[in-house]
Amino acid sequence: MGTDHLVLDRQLCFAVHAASRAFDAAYRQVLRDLDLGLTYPQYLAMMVLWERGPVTVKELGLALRLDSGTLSPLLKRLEAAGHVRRERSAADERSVIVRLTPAGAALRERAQQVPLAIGRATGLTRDGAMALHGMLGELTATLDAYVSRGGPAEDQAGGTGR
Amino acid sequence: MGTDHLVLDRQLCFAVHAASRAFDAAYRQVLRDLDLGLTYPQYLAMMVLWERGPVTVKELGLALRLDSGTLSPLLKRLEAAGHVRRERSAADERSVIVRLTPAGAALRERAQQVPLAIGRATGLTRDGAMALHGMLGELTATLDAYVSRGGPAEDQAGGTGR
DNA sequence: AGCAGAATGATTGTGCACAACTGAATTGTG
DNA sequence: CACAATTCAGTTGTGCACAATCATTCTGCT
Repeated sequence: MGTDHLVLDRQLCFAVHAASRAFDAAYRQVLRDLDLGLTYPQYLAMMVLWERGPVTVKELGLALRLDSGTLSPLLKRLEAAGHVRRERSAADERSVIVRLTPAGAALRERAQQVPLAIGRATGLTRDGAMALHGMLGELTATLDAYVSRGGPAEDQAGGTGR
Repeated sequence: MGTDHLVLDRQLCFAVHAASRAFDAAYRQVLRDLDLGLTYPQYLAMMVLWERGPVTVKELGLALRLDSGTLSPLLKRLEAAGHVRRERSAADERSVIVRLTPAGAALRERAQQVPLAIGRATGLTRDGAMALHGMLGELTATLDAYVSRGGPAEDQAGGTGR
């Protein structure tokens, strides 16, 4: 029966949604306890900066899968908090380069404790985390393909999609 | 080195975050194609109403793990769209009962196609979906426990937590 | 050189989500 | 019965996320 599918579906979409919000809440808690003054998405952005050094907004958006409408205000808040500076690239005036301030770079040390705390909060083993990560990565890629295709696969139409 | 943990962690938290947004995008796409006039969270709320019938805001919040600050405006939009009605309970004037309008109930039929489309978009088998659902459910429960405890487990302190 | 088109980031508008607080109604306790 | 504590929904403020649109800058083409 179709009803059966409907219930299973609710459970699956809902499980991802709920897990994401539970993760957000856990990060909020940990970030608050460590008093880093960062929200979860801000922490993600800072992590890219810690790992890669200065990046453009475009690169940051690609890394985090976020567009400028989300990143612009987020980066302004990080700048207002003194964690980053933003400046137009001299080479290409369209680009804005985001770089850590000394204060922002210094934050990295305290942030080292975040992964450990989160690891405990998840209760997952390293293998469990990797298995879950793998499944989620595949799922995300498949869903992204569906969306960028604009709908179901229609057999093998052209190949170009879009 | 700790750096190793940091990278793994980024991948895990990020994978959940990205999967959730990819799921959202897929639902947006499907709901738009079917022209249901619902957002993804609104669809979740409607699904509870289709399955359970009239519920209070409180019950809806428990089912969806959302608080009144999220549900109140969401339900107002559903009411403005003609999908639900809201009325104070006669038995307990504090409670608001949410019930489907005939139009909202009628929407269920077209919504039957949503799970099928999403099922195709995920590319998961029934077993794969169930396995993922199981892992996410456990993860969510563990994270929730961590947050409601207010921090790490501190060995076995009292038992009351909080 | 000059112009059409693309790339980049910002802005605006809508909606979701949570924290903190408010106000009304109910329940518990003395 | 009276009063404190609790429950429930709503409101306000902050922040994330995406769609659509815009201005500026760069690039390709003639």
